[in-house]
Amino acid sequence: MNLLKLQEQIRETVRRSAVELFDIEIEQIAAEVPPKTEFGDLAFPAAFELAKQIKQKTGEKQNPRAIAEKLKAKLEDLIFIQKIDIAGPGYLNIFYNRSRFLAESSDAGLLPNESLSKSTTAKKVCVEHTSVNPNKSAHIGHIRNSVLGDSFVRILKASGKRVEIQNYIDNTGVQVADVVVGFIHLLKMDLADIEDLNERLQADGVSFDFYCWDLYARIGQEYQHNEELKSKRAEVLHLIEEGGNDTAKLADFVATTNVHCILRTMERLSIRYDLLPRESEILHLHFWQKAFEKMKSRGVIKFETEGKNAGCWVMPFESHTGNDEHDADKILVRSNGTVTYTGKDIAYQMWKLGLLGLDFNYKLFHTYENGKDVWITTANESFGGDIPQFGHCETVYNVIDTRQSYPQEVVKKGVATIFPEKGEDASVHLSYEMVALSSAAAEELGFELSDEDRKKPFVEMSGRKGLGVKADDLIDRLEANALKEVESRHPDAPHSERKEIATTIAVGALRYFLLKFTKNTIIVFDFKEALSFEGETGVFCQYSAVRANSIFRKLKESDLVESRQFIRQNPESVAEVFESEHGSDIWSVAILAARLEETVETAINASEPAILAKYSFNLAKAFNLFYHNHKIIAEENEAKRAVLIATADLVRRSLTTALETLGIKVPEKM
RNA sequence: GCUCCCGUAGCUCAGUUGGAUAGAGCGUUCGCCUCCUAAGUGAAAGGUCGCAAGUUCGAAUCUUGCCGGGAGCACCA
Repeated sequence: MNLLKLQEQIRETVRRSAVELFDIEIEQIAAEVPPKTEFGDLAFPAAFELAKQIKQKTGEKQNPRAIAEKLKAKLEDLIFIQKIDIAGPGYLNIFYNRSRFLAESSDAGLLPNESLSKSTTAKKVCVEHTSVNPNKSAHIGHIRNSVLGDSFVRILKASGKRVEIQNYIDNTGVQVADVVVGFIHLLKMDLADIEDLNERLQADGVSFDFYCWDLYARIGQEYQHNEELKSKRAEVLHLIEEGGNDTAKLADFVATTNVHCILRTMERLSIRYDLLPRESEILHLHFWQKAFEKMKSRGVIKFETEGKNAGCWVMPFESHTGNDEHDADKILVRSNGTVTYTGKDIAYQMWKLGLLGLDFNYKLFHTYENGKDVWITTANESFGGDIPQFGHCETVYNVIDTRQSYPQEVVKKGVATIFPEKGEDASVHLSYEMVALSSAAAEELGFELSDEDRKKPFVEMSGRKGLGVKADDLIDRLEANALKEVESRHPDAPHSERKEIATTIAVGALRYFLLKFTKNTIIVFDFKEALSFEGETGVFCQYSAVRANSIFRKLKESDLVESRQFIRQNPESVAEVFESEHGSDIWSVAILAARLEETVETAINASEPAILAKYSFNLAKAFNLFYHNHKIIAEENEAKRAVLIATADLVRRSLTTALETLGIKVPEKM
């Protein structure tokens, strides 16, 4: 019996009782976690709802407390309920049977559905995240996307969903073209020169994507006064899109090398992908033409013969009202016959949902250190052994920042218009706010701010300006800080171990930092805050888990087994412990640890990983208090010791799993 | 002009479907290591939940208006 099942059972009893006692059917029985342990473990405000409905139905005014009394009588027989209080104006506060609960949960799995995610036949959901333009290194804003997406994937898997992770590579877009213009026309380099450059950079320990970062910023500057250079951009872009020429080959090398760099950065943060679909294949395998045919045959797209959109194919949108300046219709094919990004995106979205009737070819791109393969699309024949089946997902989550809400809505509505049978629910835009820089952070990066900039609450990052905190730089700084701390604490540990601990801490700090904010909060990046290892941080959570684990390292292995056995066999003694002076404090930690599964569900329903991050922090905090107040190993009372051990074990398992679900590992020691 | 988001303690933020005395972290002040890791922990101070009206037994949460801040509304991606 886990908490979710127990809750459902109690809910069902309340629902049935409402029908039996008052002949009223309540569709949604609200249950809440009371704000304090004294108020019990589960609270129902159902009596308020019933009082309202009774009044509506019969005109008779009933006191919510009296209604609660009647419901209480019906619930008291349930075996897991110890007692029921009626509190305040009519709350039904349920107290679980603590000793029975502890006995059952002490060796139960915390996420019973997780194993379902490994099924190879179940329906699949797709999460697309990262999708950094492969023309420069990733910055902290990109990392927010990836960490959010990766954590959401982990949360989905924790609840038993089979998930495919895609990272879209826009290898034929203007951003890549800009860097290519830089290489060819500014630096006068050809492919062989760039390959040499890459080798030299590697020898010097400089990453290719860092080099491109600077080049991209330089191009941005050059464009402002060099019209001739700017005119090369369209030419280069055209050659890249067309393919099969030297410029396209050069661009492919630049993009692919950057993809490798970005994947390496992401792997530092335990972020990995299943598939890298590329824009070049969407073009060369004619995905758009196929989607275009479907749109035409289903009559959801029209050719404009007059007005300012004359010569364009547009998709009409009723939801957006047009005005003089802005049109309600979305152009998918330009008057020169080329397709817009949104058009390509609709075709790609159709493919993800298995609606296009065309497929990519695939080849193995890279095998991660943990043995996992990541595949990439190709226009040539597939190769590389057993190719998994990609796409054909029942739901697609696109992790994209909120600035792209409008094009995302077009994609979602577009696909739903073409395939009404699939509907809008199949496409979910997981939208989040941007990461901006505090003016202090921008200045720390060496950027001069105008007075106007300084007045603003934050400075927006810009790859084009080279203004941003590069992910690798930040991870490096976090690692260095962590390493210094680890070295002073564990001077005797081998260097490799200290290094590994520092890495784990740095990743935990960064991931938690990005996850503790809810999605629609703009993160104004500040170095001091991001580099902190104290207070509400990933490090705090890791530290609690480490301390919990260290208790079990010092206990005999048999202690845990014996404690569990004692708890099963002596419910009365256990109940006594919970009724003693600190009993409720111990209980509140144990019950919190048991709420992992329901927290995961809440996080999915709200598409909000921050809920799980907050939960981890609160659990860690509760454990610290517990740890501070109770000496576990030294406890002399057998029953109390067993309860303390079982509780500490429940917490460390729950906390470790919660953190793992956020992509945060717990080091051996720290 | 239209659409969306935000406004909660000095600062940065939580507050899940409307519920019990609005919570954290940082910062400030004063405490706690003979004891399982002090990256910890206790206490204090700090709030007209932007303003106003409405709905409700009940509003930080829902509705409307106003004020302030941000983003978007391309034949860019």
